[in-house]
Amino acid sequence: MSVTVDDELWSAVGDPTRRRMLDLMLADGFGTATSLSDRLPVTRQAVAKHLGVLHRVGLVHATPSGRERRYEVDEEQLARATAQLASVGASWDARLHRIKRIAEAIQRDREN
Amino acid sequence: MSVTVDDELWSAVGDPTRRRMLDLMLADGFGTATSLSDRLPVTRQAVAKHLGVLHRVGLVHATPSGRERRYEVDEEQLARATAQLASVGASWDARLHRIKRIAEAIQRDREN
DNA sequence: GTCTCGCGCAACCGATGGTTGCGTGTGGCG
DNA sequence: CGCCACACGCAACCATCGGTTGCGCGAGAC
Repeated sequence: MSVTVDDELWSAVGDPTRRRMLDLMLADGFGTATSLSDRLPVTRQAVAKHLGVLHRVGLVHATPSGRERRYEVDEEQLARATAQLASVGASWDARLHRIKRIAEAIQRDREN
Repeated sequence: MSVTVDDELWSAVGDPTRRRMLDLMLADGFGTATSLSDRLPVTRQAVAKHLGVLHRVGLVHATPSGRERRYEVDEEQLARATAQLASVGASWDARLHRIKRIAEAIQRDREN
């Protein structure tokens, strides 16, 4: 119970745009504000703000390279985030054993 | 990739207060706006709004009982939510195999 | 029959995700 | 060498959202 989740980390990962940014950075290895905004339906400035919060919670770290700032995912911190996701899911599973089977069925279902 | 996550469901579960409300309702079987607000650091109206969004995405359903409205968790819908959490975590894990080991270590670590 | 409890509606406030607009420095290149 | 363009940061502004206070109302308890 009480789940003891780091709300900051969770809410950082909670935003759909930030999740897609993390996806892109993981796929490409790194990302800049403009490169990410090219592949997202938001402006560079919006991406820059998101990079700011991701950086503040430590999910990414930046390295200036020439006139651009390259951001890449901090693997360990992301691992902590995924651990928290799993933890919350597990806590709910524990409460309702029935859920577990349904969740697994859905999981298997949407496995691509 | 592209994760195809239902952003509405995710963001419904993304709010810390709503997560605690789900916890409480799971623990007690049901909850009303006032009963939940008694055990949370927010007002009844805030809780009522949250119950509204949870109801809108189908995570809870309400049954009027006398002068109070009892809300209880829709197990199947919550199972879908947890499945999505697991799905996103899995997608990130898949990208960085290194993460998996670290995540498991943390998971084991905070197992209570 | 009245009083109280639980609820819904409305106005308001601060934070946040998003936008546009502008100024600036660095790098490529004629 | 000098200039242009690109990537960035800063600032103002807007809508939405989580939260609050304040109100009125209807159903239950006494």
